[in-house]
Parts: sequence; structure tokens; C-alpha cells
Amino acid sequence: MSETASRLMDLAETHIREAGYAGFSFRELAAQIGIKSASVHHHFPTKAIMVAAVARRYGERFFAKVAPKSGEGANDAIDLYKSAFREAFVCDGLMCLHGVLGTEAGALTPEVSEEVVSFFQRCIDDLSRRIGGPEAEARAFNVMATLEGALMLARAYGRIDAFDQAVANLA
Amino acid sequence: MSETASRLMDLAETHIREAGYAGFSFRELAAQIGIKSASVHHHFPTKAIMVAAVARRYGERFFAKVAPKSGEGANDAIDLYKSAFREAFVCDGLMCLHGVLGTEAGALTPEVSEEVVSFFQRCIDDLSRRIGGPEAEARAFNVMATLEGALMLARAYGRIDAFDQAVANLA
DNA sequence: GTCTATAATTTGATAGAC
DNA sequence: GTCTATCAAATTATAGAC
Repeated sequence: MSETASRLMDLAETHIREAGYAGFSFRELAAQIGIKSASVHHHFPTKAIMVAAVARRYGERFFAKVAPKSGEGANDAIDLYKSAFREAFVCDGLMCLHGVLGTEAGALTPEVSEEVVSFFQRCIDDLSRRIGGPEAEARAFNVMATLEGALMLARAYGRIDAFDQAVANLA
Repeated sequence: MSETASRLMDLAETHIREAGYAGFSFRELAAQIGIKSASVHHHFPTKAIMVAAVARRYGERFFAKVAPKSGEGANDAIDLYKSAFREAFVCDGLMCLHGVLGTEAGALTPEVSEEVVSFFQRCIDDLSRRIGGPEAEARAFNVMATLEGALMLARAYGRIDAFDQAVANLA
């Protein structure tokens, strides 16, 4: 992938995590790196294809970040997920990309929608396996729901304290 | 408020809860009730003003629905909130309006943004008071985060089971 | 309250030259 | 890979007649 394509994805990701799927245009991205919108179409034929690519990359980076360290216990997995979501607010001041797109489900093309669903599916599967025990899947759903909601509240309040209170009882 | 304005708000609310702030246009609403977009502007001068009105009405109805029954215990409040969110999926198949707008914060005008923040503030205040005890506020944040996230996951999975698993440990 | 008409802008996307 | 030029469509919004 070209350097330009990568920078375009960076910008698109930020815009989506700030304002959703409709929160940017090809013209806007182009202007931000000093090219024209027609050139953006050379890298990504359509907006839906670009967003699907951004969503896939976001997932890959996320799962790399929460990958198990050697000799992890059940709570270590939850802590890693918690840290990843907390960083989204503290470092970037942004939502989880899939959290935004998930709430906008009705506005998405099938290709984007599939990326979003498979992200959550993979999160639940991964967490369930690493948590283990009889209530593993329910706990996995609870962890993901709480983290997505906590991040949204932290942004609404503009305070990491809102996130920390919301997730205090996890792990 | 006129019957027409009320029907326009109904339609706008559904569209937003399905696809976000950018998920509808005045023309679209107008066509759905058989008038022209210019007539929509007669009832609501701008889209932002309309969405702010929809957000306010949604909050009023929500708080009426979760209002305390006489002689309620700490868990009753959480159960009422849980039922209200569960119904959003089971009855309407839609997100919480403020949950959608909250994730799209960067796309909102100040007037809409203020409605969203004050909705969550009021939820947290109400829940904290009704839950009571030393950890009341943290539990309130946790309840709201979990419910918003659970509703989003239920829609992503298309299964109420995802919601129920995510909120199983509440109350 | 609703209409016609229209302005002003933005958007996603394409054709073809360099 | 980027450009110019352009298209077709959609969007928010306004003016003024009925």
C-alpha cells in the first residue's frame, strides 16, 4: 500500500471516529494532504470501499494490541481490552471506530456492515475463550458493551473519570 | 404543536436511530407524509433545530417511562432502565437516539450537542440518587454504559440474546 | 400551512490528458 | 499518480404566491 493511501486512511479514520461515516468527504481528505479528490478515487474507487478498508485495518491493529501476553490469566484479557479503549480517549480523544459505525448501521453499505459485525464477533469470540468458564460468553458481551458505552460517555462528559467509573467493576 | 410537526418528528427520530444525524433529509421526511420540503422548514427552521427538538422529546418520554413507581428499591430503578433499553430493540429494532448522537458528537451543532449531554447527565443523576450508597455514581455510569453498548451489540448481532447476555449482571 | 421555484453548496464519481 | 474538467444528484435553506 502506498504512503498516500495510508495517510488517507489515517485521516478518514479520525474523521469517522469524530463524526461518523458522513463526517468526511473525499474532497476534504484530499485537501488535507494537498491533492485533488479525483486522486483519492485512484487509491479507493468508492467511499464505501475506503471505509471498509479503514475498518479492517482498525480491527487488525486492535487485535494486535490486545493479543495475549504469555501466561495470562482471565482478568489480564479484560485489562488489555480496557486499556485499549481507555487509550482511545486519553491518547486520541476519539471513539472506537466500530462503535461509531455500529450505531449508524442503517447508513452502511453491506461491505462496511460486514466489517463491523465481524469485528464484534471476533472480540466476543476472543474474550470468551480467554475468560473461560461457564459464564464466559455473557461476560464477554458485558465487557464489550460496557467498554463501548463507557467510551461514548467519556466523550460526552469530556472526562476520563466517566470512563473509569463506568468500567470500575470489570475484571 | 401541530399534528404534522409531530409526525415529522416521529419520522426524523426513526431515521436518526437507524442511520444517524445524516441519515435523513427534509425532502425525505416531506415525501413520507406527502408534503414538500419547504413545508418542513415552516415547522422547523433548520435541521439542527429539528433534531434538538426530537432529542428533547425523546428524553422526556424516556424519563416518563423510567419514572419511579411508589416504594421502589435500588434494583427497581436499574430494572426500569433495562426494560426501556430492551424495548428499543424488541419493539422498535432501533438504537437509543442519544446513543447514536453521542457517538457522532463531532458532527453535531451546539444546540444538539447540549441536548445529548444533558440527557446523559440527567440519567446519571437520576440513577445515582435512586441507587444510593457509596458507589452509586460509579454504578450509574456502569449501568448507562452497559445499556448503550448492549443495545448496539444487539443490533449488530440482530439478536436480543446479545443484549440479554451483556446486561445479565446488572441489578 | 403548503406550494413552486430556485439559490448556493456539497457530494460521490468519471473521463481523459499528462 | 495526479491533474483538470465535469457530471448528476442531493442537500440545506429562502422568497414569495396562494
